[in-house]
Amino acid sequence: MGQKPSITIQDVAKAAGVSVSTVSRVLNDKDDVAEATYEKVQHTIAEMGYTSNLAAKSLRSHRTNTIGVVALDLNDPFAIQVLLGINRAIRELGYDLILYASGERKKSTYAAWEQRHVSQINGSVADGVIIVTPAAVTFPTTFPLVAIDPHSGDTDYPAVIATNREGAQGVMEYLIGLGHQRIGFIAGREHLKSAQQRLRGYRESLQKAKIALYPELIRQGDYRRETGYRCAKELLDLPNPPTAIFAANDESAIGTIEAARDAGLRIPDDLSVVGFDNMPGTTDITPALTTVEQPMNEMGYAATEILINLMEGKSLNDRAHIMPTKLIIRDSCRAIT
Amino acid sequence: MGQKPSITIQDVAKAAGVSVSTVSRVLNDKDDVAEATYEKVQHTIAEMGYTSNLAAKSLRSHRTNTIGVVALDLNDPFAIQVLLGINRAIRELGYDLILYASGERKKSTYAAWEQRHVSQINGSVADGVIIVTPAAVTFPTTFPLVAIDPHSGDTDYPAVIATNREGAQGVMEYLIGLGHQRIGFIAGREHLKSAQQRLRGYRESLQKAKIALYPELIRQGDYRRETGYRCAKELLDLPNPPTAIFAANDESAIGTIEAARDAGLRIPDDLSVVGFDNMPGTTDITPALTTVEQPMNEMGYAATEILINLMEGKSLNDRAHIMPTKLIIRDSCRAIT
DNA sequence: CTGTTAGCGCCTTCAC
DNA sequence: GTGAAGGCGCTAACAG
Repeated sequence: MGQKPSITIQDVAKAAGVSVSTVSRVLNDKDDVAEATYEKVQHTIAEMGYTSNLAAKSLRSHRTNTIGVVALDLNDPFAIQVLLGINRAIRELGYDLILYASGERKKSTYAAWEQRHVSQINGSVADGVIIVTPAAVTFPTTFPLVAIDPHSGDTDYPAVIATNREGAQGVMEYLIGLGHQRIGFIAGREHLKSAQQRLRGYRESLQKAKIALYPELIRQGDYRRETGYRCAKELLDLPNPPTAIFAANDESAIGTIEAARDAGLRIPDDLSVVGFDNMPGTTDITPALTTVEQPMNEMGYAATEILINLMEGKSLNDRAHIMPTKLIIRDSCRAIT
Repeated sequence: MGQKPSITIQDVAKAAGVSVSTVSRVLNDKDDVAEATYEKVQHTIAEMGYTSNLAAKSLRSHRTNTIGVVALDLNDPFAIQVLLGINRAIRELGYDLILYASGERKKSTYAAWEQRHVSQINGSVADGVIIVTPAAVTFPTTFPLVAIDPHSGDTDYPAVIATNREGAQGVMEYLIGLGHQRIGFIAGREHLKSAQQRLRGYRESLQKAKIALYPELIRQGDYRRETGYRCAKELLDLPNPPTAIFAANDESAIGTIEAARDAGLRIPDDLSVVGFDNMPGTTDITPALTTVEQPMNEMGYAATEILINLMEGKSLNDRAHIMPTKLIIRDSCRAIT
């Protein structure tokens, strides 16, 4: 690491002929600095191209003005969308954003990785963290933390989540209204509350419509496209395949469409498909995907707001912040004739 | 910020009945620690749920084992793809990733924002940084830095870039071979080398084919979809509109397709469209987009490798790392009859 | 093998 | 209004 030592506050002080404390004062916009000194220091700072050392600063001041985000897998479009919402929020609210990713490969160590990073970030380079679709149930930190699309179970952090169950029910009513009786379901990441609630919506709607639930029509996916493909294939290979497939998210739905295509089926003529999330791009695919809109961007935004409130010591009304979903009907479904 | 003070290395030391240096040793896996002490310390660490303070650590050790990425606008799919490549690299090479984004709104301050963050990150929370499509020409840092898709002009940092000119030429030869003579061009972000090289390829191919270059057929875009839409609209409103439009990237091409559709034109029957980048999703749109593949993921990977070499003090062979492009012919073009 | 001693760069009382 | 001194949590010599 043979870099030239970067220039410090000391160098600036010397060059400006003042003490480090004075430089620090102008750096932090303290009021009790003489106009003239302020100008002079400001000038030398610019001249020398000085920027303060983030590490030293936060070590001392215990405040960084940046919020952390930990997202295990950036490969996930959901995470990306949420990130864009967070990005929008910090911009408006005057914070910086620091994202940690490391893409642990082994599923078994996901939770440990998350925990390590959350506590590492907190109190050092960020004042609080947002964690996207966490694998861990609990986090060893005394700092503000909010989850987006949380883990199921008895978590101890506030969370932002959509009305997944209701969204799924909307889909099922629509499909059933179209005359479908054999409806396949590709479930999402097993331990996420969202996935469980969507499955629950599927089940309850079936029951409500007095349609028998066939376990073989439910496949365990994980929100990823490849898995969606595999699950759909299994479903379509069934002796008595479904006439419609409800995939727990758009990625899985796209995998489903690919599988159907590879099996020589036309959509929606031979098979109806519904997704969940309303990812950008789902309009562009052929046929345009019927799906459930989940306000991912807004979820990121809301989480940021909540986190900032927490950081400022305010307490929140509810542990869970619920965001609405909405059925978006496009061209991937068709009535049974 | 009324958090409980987080537990420090001192607390651990006291609890384990050793000195802080010993704790530090086991933390950093130094070899000269007695088996028994190691165990004991490790145990109390786990028990107390201690994690080291990142800021303090890097302040002292001048080494963070993480690489920084600054990307101004996460809204850019190119940046996202690159990020995925970087993510893959750090995973394999054993580094962590820290992304800075802040989405400055005013174009005029882009460069300043980038510069501020680059120098703030470097030497404090990261050992080097990758900057994606920089707006700044120069950076005030003595730390390793590499750019992806750099700014044009006399930059002083190493860069990873694709064969943009050749890629554009490939498109033009294809289009001309199809019989097109009036070919519109929607240019990319003005100051990026990539944009300039693509434009250059467009020009040179025209010249080589002895086709006159009409300035009104060239529009200044900026790689964004909305701008692509607007430019395409202008092109199509021309008294003598082009029969084909070559957009400098896929986003612009999608904007173009939307504009054509809104103008009641069918693609490829009434208008041929070509993009650049081969973004995921361009297969799914209708018609599937003919485009140029740019190995974005690999570019991110390569930049990471280069950066790590730099961090380890190795010198590189070339300032520019060139990545190949490849024409991908799909369904958005048609021969003139 | 382990403890003691210096700081890393910065901010913050406290004097002047 | 400004400087001097102490310490944030940690690592890296240096002794023992």
